[in-house]
Amino acid sequence: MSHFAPLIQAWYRQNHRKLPWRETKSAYKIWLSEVIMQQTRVDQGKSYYYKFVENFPTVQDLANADEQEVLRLWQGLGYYSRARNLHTAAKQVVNEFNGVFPDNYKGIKSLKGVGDYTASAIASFAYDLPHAVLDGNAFRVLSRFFNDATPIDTGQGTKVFKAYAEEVLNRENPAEFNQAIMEMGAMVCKPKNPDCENCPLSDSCLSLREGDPKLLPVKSKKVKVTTKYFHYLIYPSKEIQLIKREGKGIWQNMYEFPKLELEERKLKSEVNKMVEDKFDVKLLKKISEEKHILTHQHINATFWEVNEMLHDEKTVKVDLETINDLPLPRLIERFLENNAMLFGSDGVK
DNA sequence: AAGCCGGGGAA
DNA sequence: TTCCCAGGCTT
Repeated sequence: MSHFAPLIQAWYRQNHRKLPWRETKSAYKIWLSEVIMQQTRVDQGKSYYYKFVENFPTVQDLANADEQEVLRLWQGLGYYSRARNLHTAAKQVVNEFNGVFPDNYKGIKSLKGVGDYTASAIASFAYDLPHAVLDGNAFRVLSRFFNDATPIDTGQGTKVFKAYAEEVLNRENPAEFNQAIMEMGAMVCKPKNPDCENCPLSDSCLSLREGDPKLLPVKSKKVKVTTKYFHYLIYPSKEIQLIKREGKGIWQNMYEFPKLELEERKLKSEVNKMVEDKFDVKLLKKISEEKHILTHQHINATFWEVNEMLHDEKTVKVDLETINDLPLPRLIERFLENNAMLFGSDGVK
């Protein structure tokens, strides 16, 4: 096992994908890429990396932007707290670090939205500091290599696997080592069908010898999924009424149609009664119904045409042009794509 | 420690 | 369907 690092690094030099953020030593750009890639596949995040580097060439540019502009660029990527925290962190760099991106682990990790993984990644990739990354890939590679069934989503798991990671880390070249363990996990030591025949560690992998790689890593928690029923209210007009989501839940600070949110499915007559009580408008007809599936929420969305504009003072009215400046959940973005005719001149369909 | 937060691709 | 992706914050 003392050959862990040289084996995966030799493999990495021969087999790695060419990715834009691997071509730079800019801590700022590496930070952007790492936050964008949190819980996100490379194919999904790559175009967002290009967009952010293009729109915000420097951390000052990002700090000076409006949060709404940042969220709009993030639209469709999900986990929007990452975008809000990214913006906060840029302002931290400007205000607390004199506009210079911090160059040590502690300073990096003090930035909003930067945890142990991201701080270790930036410290090693940008500054060649010896911090081992522990992401989903590293958890998988290490749990299999050491044949360790400690649940990774517990305090004990974090402790155990961080120790493994630090043990095998190549302190002479932490940057390449960290890239290598993650790339190996993504390309070879895959979740479902690990390609053990082509694995550089197959000779010394304990789970391959004594156990079953496919059974690792172990997770203890189960995802709890809740179902919700959203009833969106739409008055066809070239003035589109939207509301900014505030408070806690999902899509914070993003825009959607005014809506009634219910815990269970209701008949139209019941929905209509509640809508009349709350908004003082009537449901005319159902425009469409969509299922929006998220990791922890199944949203049943019904889009209703109503008989008049809502009187709610918290709504904003925008046309089809300016709506392009507002951050929208994918559910709303998709509805607008399919129903733009509702909001043409005079609301003519 | 447990709960919460998106969206999409792969098997 | 189920799993998981270059995780982190709040409670």
